[in-house]
Amino acid sequence: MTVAAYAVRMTTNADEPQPRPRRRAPAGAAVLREDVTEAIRAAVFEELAAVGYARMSIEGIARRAGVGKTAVYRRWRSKLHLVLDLVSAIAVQGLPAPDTGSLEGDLRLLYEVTSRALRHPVASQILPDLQAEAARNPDIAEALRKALREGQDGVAKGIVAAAETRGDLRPGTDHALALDLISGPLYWRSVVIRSPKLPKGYLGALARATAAALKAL
Amino acid sequence: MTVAAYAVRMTTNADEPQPRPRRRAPAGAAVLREDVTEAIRAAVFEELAAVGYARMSIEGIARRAGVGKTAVYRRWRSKLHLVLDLVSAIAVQGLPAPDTGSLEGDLRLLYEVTSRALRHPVASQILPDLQAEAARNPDIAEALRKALREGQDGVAKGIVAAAETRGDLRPGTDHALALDLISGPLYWRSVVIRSPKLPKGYLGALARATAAALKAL
DNA sequence: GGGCGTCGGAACGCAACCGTTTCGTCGTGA
DNA sequence: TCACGACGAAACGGTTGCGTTCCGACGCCC
Repeated sequence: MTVAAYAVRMTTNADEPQPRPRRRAPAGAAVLREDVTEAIRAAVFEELAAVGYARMSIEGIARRAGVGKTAVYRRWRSKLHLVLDLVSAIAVQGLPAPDTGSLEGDLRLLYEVTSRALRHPVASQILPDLQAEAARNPDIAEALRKALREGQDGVAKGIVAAAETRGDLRPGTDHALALDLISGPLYWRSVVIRSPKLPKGYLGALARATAAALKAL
Repeated sequence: MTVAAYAVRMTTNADEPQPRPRRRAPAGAAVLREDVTEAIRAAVFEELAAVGYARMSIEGIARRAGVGKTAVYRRWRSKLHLVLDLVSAIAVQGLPAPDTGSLEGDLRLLYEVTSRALRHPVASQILPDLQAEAARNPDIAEALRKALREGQDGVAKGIVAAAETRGDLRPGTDHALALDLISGPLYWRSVVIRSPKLPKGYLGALARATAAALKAL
């Protein structure tokens, strides 16, 4: 499941500080109930977006999920494990590599997907938060790095490689710099500047400019 | 005082969890003592880098600064006011606009300055943290936006304008997009990827590629 | 020279979480 | 049919920070 997918489901019940109506619904059996697990997962995303990793508490998660603390501790040993598990889960799903036949076309497609994911406030709230936390916690940093490598960065790498074999880029192109040029601007605009909406034609112009930059390497 | 300057001073005594030896040094007079104020300011930076805004506590700041909580509360009403004050103070000092006569040269100079500032771990730790917090707190967002406008973004804007009048860029250039192209990649590399060290020639190549991107707009 | 106000220190009551334990309930798989 | 174990709820003692209020010490400014 993608971040975006989580975000969509979340918008239905995010930001409810008060206790859920859910009343002691069904009780359990001798097996961890998947619906409870899922409720916790969703609650973590909501909580993460609402208060951030540092302020997030197990009690708060359980409260929001409408479950007992025990249900959480039965599954994860700590807040850290919980978040690492979620981030890793997101990292698993690889994005399909675009193949339009041209560098600019590939970039355009990548930007389309990326900007759609970043458009969800939840994603763009959680991302910088985990990113800041990563500066202090190597485990989070590693998980995030992995997620990035298998997502945005992986796709970008594929695009560069394809363009290189195609002859659109010089063979000696600095790949690391290329990835920075590709991923930087949209992240800056969406997450740092936090521009609410990208103007019409922005992604196209961005793709064109970036392609030009890469060819100048 | 710049972030970098703070960073330098900080490296001397950051990450000392234990109580300072400082023993009930001099007592005060009927005036706020500037050295105490400065000690608090420095402590806030250290604390911000060490634990982040969310986890930062007034008690922790006072402890680190070797002062009483009262000294802090006497100056600022809350953690938020304290941080806003600091961010604003940084925002005040404008960077000088580069003027090398060429777009690429100007960019190169800007990157030199920016990367030097971001090289300090303290700055690159504090930045994403405040940035994440800004997503939740409009006041912080505003302060950060202002600091950015008077810093990196302001300089970039000047560079674009100069290039435009010089004829290096087309008159109709999308300024917002131009700023994203200029600022995004280095931020991505330094703060998101957290690359410890930029390889030789990186900034030059980045400036060249970015200039090419801008000219393609 | 004296008073005002800051200094660090300590304590206040309050609140939130921590991680664990105990409890009665209850559904499911053997 | 029935025991196992997950369920929500509540409470445990401990820690941390909140924001405020005292306190005695001290020294700058009038």
